[in-house]
Amino acid sequence: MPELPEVETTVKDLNKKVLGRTFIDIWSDFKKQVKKPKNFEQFKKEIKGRKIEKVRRKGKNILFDLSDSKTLLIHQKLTGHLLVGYWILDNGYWRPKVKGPLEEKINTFIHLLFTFDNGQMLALSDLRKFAKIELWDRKNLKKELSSLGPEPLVKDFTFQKFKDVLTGKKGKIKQILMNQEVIAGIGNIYSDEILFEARIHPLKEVPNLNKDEFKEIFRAIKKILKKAVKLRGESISDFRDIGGRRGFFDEYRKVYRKEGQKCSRCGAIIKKIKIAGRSAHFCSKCQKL
DNA sequence: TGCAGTGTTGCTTC
DNA sequence: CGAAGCAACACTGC
Repeated sequence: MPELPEVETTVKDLNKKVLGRTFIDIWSDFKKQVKKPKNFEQFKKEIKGRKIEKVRRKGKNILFDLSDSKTLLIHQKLTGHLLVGYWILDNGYWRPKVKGPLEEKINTFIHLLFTFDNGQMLALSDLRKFAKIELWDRKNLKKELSSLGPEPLVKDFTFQKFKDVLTGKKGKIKQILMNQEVIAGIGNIYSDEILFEARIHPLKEVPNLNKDEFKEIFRAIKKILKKAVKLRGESISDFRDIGGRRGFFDEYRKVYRKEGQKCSRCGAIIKKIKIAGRSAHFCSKCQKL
C-alpha cells in the first residue's frame, strides 16, 4: 500500500525515466479504472501526442504534468504499482522483454499500459483494481486537491503549523494522523511506526495530548517519513519501485504487523487492535495512553 | 473448504 | 453536521 514514502520514491524515479516522453498509445483491459474522462476512447485521444513535462506528488497522488496544461492524476490506492520497462503482449498478459525484477507476478495484474515515443512503456499493475486514473485541465486540479492537508516533509511544515492543524480535532491520534485532510500522505503503516517512535498510544485522544507529546509526534513524523523516503519505502505489503524492486524500510519497521513479537525497545509483546476498522500495532508498555 | 483479513477513498446511512 | 459502515476487487492465510 503506497503511502508518502513509496509515492515519493515512484515520483523521483519517474522524473529520471520518463521526462520529455510523449504518449503514443494506451492499452487497457479494465477501462472503467479511468474515471475522467469516463469514455476510454476519449481519454486515449486526449493523452496521445502529449508530452510529460514534470512528475509531482500531492499526498498519495501522482501527478504527471503534460503539455497543453493537462495533468494526469494516478492514485494507486491499495495495490497499484507504476512500472517502467518493455513488455510484449502474450496470451492476454504482458511479459517483460528483459529478465529481472519485473518478471515477478505483479505482471499478471497490468490493466493499463502506456507506450512512449521511444518504445518505452509505463504500466499500471493493480491486483485489486482500486487505483484511479484521471485526466485534468491543470487549472482545475488545484481545487480538486484542495481538501488535502499540508505536506509533512516540506520545510514550512513547522511545529506551529502541525499544532494548528491538530488543534480542535477530536478523535484518536491514529485516526487523525491517517486523515488526509489533516496531514497528507500518512497511512496505516507509517501511522503505527510514527506513534511507536513518539511513544504515544494509538488510542490516545487528540485533545488529551500535552505539549511534549505534540512535540514528540511532530518529531516522529519527520523522522520516520524521511527515513522511509531514504530507504525507498517499505515492501511488507507489495510495494515495488518502477523497476519492480523492493524498498528497504522493512529492516527498520518496529511494530506494523509485528504482533506477538517482542518490542525492540522494552521487550514487551507488540499488540494488535482494531481502530475504526483498521489494524493498529503498538507496544502497550512503552506507548502511553 | 470457506471466510475473515488486507487498506484507501468515497459514498450512504444513521 | 459527523461518525460509522460498506463497496469497489481479488488474493492470502488460517
